[in-house]
Amino acid sequence: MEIRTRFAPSPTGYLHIGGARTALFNWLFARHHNGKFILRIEDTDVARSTEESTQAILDGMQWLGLDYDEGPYFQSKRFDLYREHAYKLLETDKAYKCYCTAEELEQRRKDAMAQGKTPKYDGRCKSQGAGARVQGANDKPFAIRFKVSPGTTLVKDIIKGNVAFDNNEIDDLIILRSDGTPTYNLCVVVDDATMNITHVIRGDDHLNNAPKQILLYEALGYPVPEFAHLPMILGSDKTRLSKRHGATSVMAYKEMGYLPHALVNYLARLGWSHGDQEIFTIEELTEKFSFENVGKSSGVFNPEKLLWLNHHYIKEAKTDDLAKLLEPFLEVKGYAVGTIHELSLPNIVKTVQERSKTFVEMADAAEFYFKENIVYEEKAAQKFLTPDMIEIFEAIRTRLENVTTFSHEAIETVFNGIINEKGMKLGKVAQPVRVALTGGTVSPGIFEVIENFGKEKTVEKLKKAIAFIKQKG
RNA sequence: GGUCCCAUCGUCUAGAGGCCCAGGACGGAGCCCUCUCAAGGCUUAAACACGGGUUCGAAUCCCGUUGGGACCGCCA
Repeated sequence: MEIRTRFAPSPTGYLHIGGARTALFNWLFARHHNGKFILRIEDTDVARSTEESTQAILDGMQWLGLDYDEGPYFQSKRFDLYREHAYKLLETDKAYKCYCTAEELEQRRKDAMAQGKTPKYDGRCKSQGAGARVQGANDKPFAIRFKVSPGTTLVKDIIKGNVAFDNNEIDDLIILRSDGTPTYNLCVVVDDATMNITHVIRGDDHLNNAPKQILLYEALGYPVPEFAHLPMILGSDKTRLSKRHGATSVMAYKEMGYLPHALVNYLARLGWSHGDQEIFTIEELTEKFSFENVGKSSGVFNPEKLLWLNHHYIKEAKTDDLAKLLEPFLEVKGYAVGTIHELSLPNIVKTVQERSKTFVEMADAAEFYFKENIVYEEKAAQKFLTPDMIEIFEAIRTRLENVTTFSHEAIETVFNGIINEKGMKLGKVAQPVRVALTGGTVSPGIFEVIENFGKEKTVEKLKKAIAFIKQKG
């Protein structure tokens, strides 16, 4: 039988970390089994669903590389189907009309809470006999409630094992609102059944919904799918991950300069493991993924480890690829790609990639290459741009000007010549030059910096530094 | 409050009764390398929540306690 999984977000916000991991696990499971992965937008709550959210979710999935084989399906376009199912349950006496208003229900819930009792629907509309009021063509507004019969319902969960629920604990749930729109539990069941979903993989915050849904499958005469309830992702304070724990939007990570694969790798390893392995390609992930190795306990989202992974993948990446990805981050800083043509971006990337954990950091680290007029950091200038350096800078400048092939080796030779003659340590020369060329005391290796700038720019910046020293004092 | 889930270093985890005075990774500390910052190398601190069983033997099985989480909507 073909494995079919689905990711079913509600479009009431962007794709967040938790949703992304649920999507990823669904995707991995489907890909591992050569099955199908389906995307379904659960927008039955017309009031809260937005098109922007749908688009944001689509963007997030695309960025992560979670491609789907079917969909996106929209529940809002399938209302007739849900209604048919609701009425079918009504006709077969597995559901009943409820004339209680939302206000009444709310009041009763409050009263129950006030008395310290568990809020629960009292079933009054069930007992008053459907027959009496079902007929009338001009019925008062009513919702349709599903009749939960006594007994126990067993959820056979791939991750959690067998979980038994006493049906007494389950309310007669509303499946069709008084305005005729269907509710979540009905829609999920109808969709998963009609879309032939074989494995329902979702967060374990849905575990409590599983028995209700199983009862619905049974009442509707549909086969019950397999369930796999994933443990939650928590914030650092071990509560449900939310905005106060930092960025939770997948696309925010794109903007912060993360590689999608770093996020995918991180998310996969949060809750799933394969021995001691930390680094996985997509191929390895799909090949090795299995629920056998998905843990039962919730996990804390650890931004530091994600950052480490991102750094890892940046270090491993090809400079050409990184250069392309870096461009937008340079543009944000005001360096239009067109204006930085004289320098080779891949060569620049090569010098900053191992010291950049994100593209934002990389853009910062590379910024000095593009600044027309560098401003020396005050402390750095004071310490390193001193009168005794004028002679050194002059020597470097003239010798550099005479170099025929402006290579790393040639530059190094120039420096070695000077420090040998003067009996200086390289550090004594390199730091002042670094300040002269980059404005600060932190940069890639000085020879690479000079090589990237090229003869002309290097000479120009040295001259500027000399002038600065002279003018200063 | 009720129902349900969960419990190994700060964090993610390995561990399917003896291989474990518990291994890896992130983060931390220290050292080495070094033109700065990184990167890299080496070293190091750090955990089986607690209490009872079962067993020759328990991180691993059972029960309880404690702690954490989720859900209890005409939201999804």
